[in-house]
Amino acid sequence: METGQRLRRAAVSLFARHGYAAVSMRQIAAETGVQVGALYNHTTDKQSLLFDLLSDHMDDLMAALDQVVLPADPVLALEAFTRFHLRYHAERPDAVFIAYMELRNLTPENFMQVESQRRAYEARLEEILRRGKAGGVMHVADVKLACLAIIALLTGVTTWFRPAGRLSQAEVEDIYWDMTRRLVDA
Amino acid sequence: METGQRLRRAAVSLFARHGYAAVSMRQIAAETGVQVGALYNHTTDKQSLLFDLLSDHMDDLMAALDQVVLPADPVLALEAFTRFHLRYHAERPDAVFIAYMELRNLTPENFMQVESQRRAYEARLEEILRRGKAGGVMHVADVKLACLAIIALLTGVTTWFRPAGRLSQAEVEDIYWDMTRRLVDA
DNA sequence: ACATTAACTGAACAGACGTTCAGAGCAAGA
DNA sequence: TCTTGCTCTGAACGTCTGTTCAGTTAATGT
Repeated sequence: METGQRLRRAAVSLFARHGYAAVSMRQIAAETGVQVGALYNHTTDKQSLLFDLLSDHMDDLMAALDQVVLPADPVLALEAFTRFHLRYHAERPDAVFIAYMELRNLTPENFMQVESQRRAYEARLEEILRRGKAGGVMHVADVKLACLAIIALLTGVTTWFRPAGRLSQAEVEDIYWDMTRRLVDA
Repeated sequence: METGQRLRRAAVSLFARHGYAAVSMRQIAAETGVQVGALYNHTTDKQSLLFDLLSDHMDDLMAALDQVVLPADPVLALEAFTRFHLRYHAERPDAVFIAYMELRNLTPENFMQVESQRRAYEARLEEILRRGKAGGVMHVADVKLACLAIIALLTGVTTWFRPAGRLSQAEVEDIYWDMTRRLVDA
């Protein structure tokens, strides 16, 4: 595998486990199987390495969501969104973890960029909730709050879910969709 | 104010803003209004400073919950728990933030201790859900998952809530209790 | 008035940090 | 065969890290 890719993989894994600030470029180099200096052929510095990981993650997430056809019916659209979110996040727990934990280690400009990508993603969910409320098929006291609540609810899964655990991914998905549905049931 | 207390306050504030690993003892000293060496009159080292903050936070949280009289009726008990959780966490956003974010920076033994304190707290919620399910007054597909979902839902509030924001604390509390109730409505 | 104690300063320690760079190694193109 | 262009190593840079400690300061108890 090419060094640039190994570098990113190593960084994602180490950042997720110990945090951006706690991981040194030397550790990343060791995990990549290369000397420190060589890393700088593939990234300009540590900060932009983090930024690229987060920004690319948000791009990928958004692109993947765009591939999902959301039904016109708001409740069905919410189900599609919920299942997509759970599935996508379950497949890359490390990247997700970093994307939510390491925002504060970005420089202000980099933070603003990633933050706006995150808001664009949440806007998709908000739109579904808004339509569900307007159509009277959902009970949503406050669209913004419901959106944040659902995101927090769903994303929390990544902190404890293990494929070898008590419940399979499909079971978790079903139970979480059930809870999400109830949250906004008319 | 006594130095030991100023030290803890400074550490909580700085750890919440930048993360444990990103904050140096010199920064903490500056914020405390003292030279670096003086910190070591009040803590043995950086790691136990973090551990004490987290462990004491969990102790305080548990002690505060113990003061709340939880009604016998599971739904009323859930409401009491929900409102308590939201209120307690809204009052100390920094400490809460650290307690959830800096767990991975604890040594294994310290982590296990804090983790068990956290589980003890969650066990209170689980017990309420179990009783609600057994009594048929709640719909709970999986007690453990519902517990984790509710905790994630409620704790997520601290990441965005600002007293000067669009909604007052009481309004947020009401809306979140409404969503929590719906989540487990029979 | 003196002794004791605790808290603080300021400097020092060894090691780790992010980053740079001269030179080695090697593959591709002329 | 020689040159060009990457990618790598290995060492070095200045700075910052957590922690220690001799010595100053000030308050307390006798």
